[in-house]
Amino acid sequence: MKKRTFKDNIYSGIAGMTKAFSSPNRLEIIDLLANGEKTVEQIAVQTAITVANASQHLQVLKTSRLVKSRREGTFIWYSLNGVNAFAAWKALRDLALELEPAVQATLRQFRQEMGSPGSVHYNNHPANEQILFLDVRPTDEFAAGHLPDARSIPVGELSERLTELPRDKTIIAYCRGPFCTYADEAVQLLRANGFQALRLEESYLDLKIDHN
Amino acid sequence: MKKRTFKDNIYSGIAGMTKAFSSPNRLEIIDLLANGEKTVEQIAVQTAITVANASQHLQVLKTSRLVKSRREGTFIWYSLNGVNAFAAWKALRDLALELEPAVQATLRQFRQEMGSPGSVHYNNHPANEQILFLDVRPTDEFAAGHLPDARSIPVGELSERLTELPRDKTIIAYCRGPFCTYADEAVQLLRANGFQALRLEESYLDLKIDHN
DNA sequence: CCGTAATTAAAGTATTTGTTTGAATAATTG
DNA sequence: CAATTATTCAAACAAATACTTTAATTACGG
Repeated sequence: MKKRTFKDNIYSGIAGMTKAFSSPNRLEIIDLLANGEKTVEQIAVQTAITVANASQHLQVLKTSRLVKSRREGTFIWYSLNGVNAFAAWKALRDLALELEPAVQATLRQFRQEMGSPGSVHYNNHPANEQILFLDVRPTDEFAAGHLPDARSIPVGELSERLTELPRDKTIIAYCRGPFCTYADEAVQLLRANGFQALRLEESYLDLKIDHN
Repeated sequence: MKKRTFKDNIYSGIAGMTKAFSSPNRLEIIDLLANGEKTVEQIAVQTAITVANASQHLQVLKTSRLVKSRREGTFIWYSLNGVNAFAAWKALRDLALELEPAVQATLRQFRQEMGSPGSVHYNNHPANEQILFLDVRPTDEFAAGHLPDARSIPVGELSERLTELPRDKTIIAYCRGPFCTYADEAVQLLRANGFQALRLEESYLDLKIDHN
């Protein structure tokens, strides 16, 4: 094999895999699946596309091996194929957050419109008994992995379950990642009800991959 | 801003940046620039494309902020724009090496045809005085950063400079990364001349990014 | 003003991409 | 086995891009 052929083959192969990452809908699906397996319809609902379209995108992701699937009855459950797939998504995400002004601006503006709740990074949160980590993702995602000592209340149930939460602690809510709005909604609701609440910048997955 | 608008904007923004990564030629340019700044003509020669074509790809990379440039006289020197750009490339590269059989097979086959020199990972190299790390990249890339205690002999000069190398040590050659052939060529040459020689799997950049 | 380095506009060619529609498949249930 | 549910798939459509080359142009230095 010639040196040039070798390089052409290698870089073409990687570029082929990279193409699976370069569609907005597919990125949203990857971001979603990182938090736990989902059926096609769940994916379609969450990303606001049709089931058929979601299925098409999932075939692309499956062909490039970024996701895998298993059948259970009439359902097919999709999930990310390994931690490296999440690592690549995270690298691209963080790169865009660093270098792409449009992405930065959109995030800043949205947070501001949500009332700019204020946020903490995990690495410098006050490590005492005055705080409570609240996981506001669906319970199955919590079950698939969560922060140590976090409590689980899905954002949809939060308004009816406020009595479960302590009023003498600062509640630090987290969800799927920087583009998930659940934590913002939770903090907004908690503050409206007199709680001390903040958003955690990192998701469980971000922390897991950093501190491996 | 509606939740859906927010997500659409965010994922579109990231996908836009990701598209810069999804061309074989651009990936090769990124891989090259990671090791140090280069002029347009150097890039064109190394990647075996025309200067005009290289320039076109560089504009794409510059627009998406993956590379930056500075002028020096009539030359324009391009380089990667920050360590996160390299981190994203590395993540995509490692993902393909893990999941894409075509990439794995091409690499395996090429190494085999080069005489399958044998290789070591940095993390389990014998840490004693019986080894010598040899950086076979161009001197300017060595100057931009290299392994501690590594010696620099560009692969093109190696055959004339064999007398500089000790015969009582195992020589561990490294270059730009897994798809760079310089180290393979160096090991081949060294072995043909009776030296003990191995290829280091990691590049300087891989080790630099891992260990902090 | 000439030479070198690089960019750019334009043109051409080819390919691809995302989505929808409607039919088909696959497993479960009654 | 028929009906139901979840999903896939083939086909088609409509845009949109992507890559490369050519030739003219800009930018700088001497």
